[in-house]
Amino acid sequence: MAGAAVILRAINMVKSRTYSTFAREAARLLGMEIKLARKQCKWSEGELATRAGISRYTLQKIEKGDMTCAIGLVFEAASLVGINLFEAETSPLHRQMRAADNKISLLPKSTHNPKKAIDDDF
Amino acid sequence: MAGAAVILRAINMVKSRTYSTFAREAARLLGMEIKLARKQCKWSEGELATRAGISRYTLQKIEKGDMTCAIGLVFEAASLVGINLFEAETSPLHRQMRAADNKISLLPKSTHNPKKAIDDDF
DNA sequence: AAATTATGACTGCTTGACCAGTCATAATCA
DNA sequence: TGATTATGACTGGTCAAGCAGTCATAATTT
Repeated sequence: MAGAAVILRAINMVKSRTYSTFAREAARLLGMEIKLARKQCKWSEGELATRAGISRYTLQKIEKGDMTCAIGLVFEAASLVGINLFEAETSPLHRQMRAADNKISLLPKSTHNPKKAIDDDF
Repeated sequence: MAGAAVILRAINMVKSRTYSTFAREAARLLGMEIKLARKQCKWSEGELATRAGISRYTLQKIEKGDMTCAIGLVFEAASLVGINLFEAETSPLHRQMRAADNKISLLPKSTHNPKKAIDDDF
């Protein structure tokens, strides 16, 4: 029943998940970037959607920065239009990863062991 | 019926979505980074999950790099442990965004205009 | 001008994501 | 040592993500 959902939403009776502005901004930025890169590829929404194996509807949500989209679909679309998120050496995430890798052996294996040094796996 | 799904999956009768290795790697890296940053915060899975307003089960999927997780939940968890994805000035995505914002008005509104000059930035 | 294409917005249906909860095991603390 | 805590893995139920499809409008092409 979509009708009930519409009514409930209209009178704010549904618990809508809250997100930090940071997370929301990140998704929005990523969506905008995908849309822009797609246009530079001179692909229509339908074309990129087909290549990504998703529906046009879902791609529209992705480009809008909708928080409910599956991360796999978002990253797949981003990858198809040539956006490199984390693979570049200059990517902050990658840098953090490498830096963290060096430090991880110094961290306690569990969260409530302040002193013992254990090499974490991964 | 989980049983039928198990059988179907066992004989490869279900269409499982395919992802590019790039997209998969990106999700896996992000998950690892979240897990690592969480440990640095000395938070248990349950603690971060509660803060993010998600279940422990979902957080486990996120940290594994599961492609089906909602991007909003992933970004929220990342934000809580202090991972800055795109906000940093040094982030490639952010740089591209700003450059793109300036030129978006110069781009053809639709994709099927072959001759109009498109400044390839980036 | 008309014809084609792209985009935005929506709708019902099906499938699976997410949740709450459990259990076993491992790790850490007292 | 035993008690506590963290993690990994799973399960049934619920509800919404994603899909296919439609329509109107805008943009582009001819």
